[in-house]
Amino acid sequence: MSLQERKQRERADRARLIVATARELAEQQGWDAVTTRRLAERIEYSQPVLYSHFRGKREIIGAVALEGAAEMAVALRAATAAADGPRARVVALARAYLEFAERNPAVYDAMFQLDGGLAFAREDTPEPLKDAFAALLESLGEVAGDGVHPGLFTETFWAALHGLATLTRAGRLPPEHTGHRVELLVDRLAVL
Amino acid sequence: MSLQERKQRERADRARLIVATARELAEQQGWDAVTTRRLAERIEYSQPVLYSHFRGKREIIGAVALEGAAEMAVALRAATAAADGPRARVVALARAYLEFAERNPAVYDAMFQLDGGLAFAREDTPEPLKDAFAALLESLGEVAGDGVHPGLFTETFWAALHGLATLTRAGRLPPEHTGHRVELLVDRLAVL
DNA sequence: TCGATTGTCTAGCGGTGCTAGGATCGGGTC
DNA sequence: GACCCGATCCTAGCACCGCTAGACAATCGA
Repeated sequence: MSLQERKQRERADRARLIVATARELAEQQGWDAVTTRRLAERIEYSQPVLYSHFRGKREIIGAVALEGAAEMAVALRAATAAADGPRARVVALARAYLEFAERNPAVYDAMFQLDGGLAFAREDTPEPLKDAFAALLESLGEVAGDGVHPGLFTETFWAALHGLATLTRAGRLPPEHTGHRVELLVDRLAVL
Repeated sequence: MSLQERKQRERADRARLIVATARELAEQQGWDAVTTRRLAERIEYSQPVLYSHFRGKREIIGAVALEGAAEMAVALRAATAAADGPRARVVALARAYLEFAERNPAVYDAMFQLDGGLAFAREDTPEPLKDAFAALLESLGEVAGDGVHPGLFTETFWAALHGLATLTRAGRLPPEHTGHRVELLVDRLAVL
């Protein structure tokens, strides 16, 4: 059995290598540069090997998205844990979210801009995605205000952050006053 | 001279035909289906003709985006003009924005998601884009609140709407409670 | 009527995601 | 030790992409 286990382990290692390489390449040169040929060359296997692990490029993007969601959840919880009081927590959350988007643009795209074939906001949504939303909900639920559903408030706040993140990075919004926009968002949306 | 004028007019007509066809095809089957081959076939010319009008596919996307921006500005002003009072105006504006995004998803993508080679938030930004932002500013500036720069407030509000529009359409947000989210956004962000 | 200019097309380049089918290599069995 | 069989991997190729060089035809001015 040990032989089969070793082979399984090696296969899993190679799957992780593919995902890590795709992510690295995407962060370095953008997702357009992540072609199956280049990816295969970087992992030093031929193209068809990719398809023995993933159905296609979309599924590789999805795998990067899941990895990113798990990391984002950790980053958000770390940021809010270090903050005292509801307002400080929400500010820290918003800043951490935008910082994650800025520092990991390719991963952020995989999560929220590209088609990774993942289900969102449903029962069969993958756990890491649910958990990332839960991390938002933990800090935002407490400032939703009376009579406002915490989930709905979280969705709205998240959408606002997402809009800031994407429009800024796409050059649609000048980056200078991001801090002011975030403060405006927190002070107006959150009930403290 | 009349002959040259006729030729120029015919060229301009064909340019418009290309843009209109690209838009139509994108709305019908998505931007992925808008290939230069299919586009050329639909306008009943060969591919190189496209390149005598536009530098490439990106520039065609940009042309669709400009057309869309002009229409959006009209739609937003029409919606706000029919509303009485600041709150009703902002609600009407937000609804009109989201409705435009929902009814013209391909055009919306050309404007804000895809790369159309256009400059945003700069001096050399094309007039239709500036004007669409101005249409937002006209209704949002009056509810920015004391001490808050109208432009910055408009940017923030716009980002929130953009987040709602894109996340909802990409299936990241369930479409059921869009109305509630919009009201939450208006009631919290706008100073009435 | 002839040459030049303009307009358009055919054909092709290097790239893409993806896959069929053959080669190779290893372990298990006689 | 020889053989077979299954797993693993690669070569080669499909249809498509954006884009362009160069041939060809039509039209204009002289």
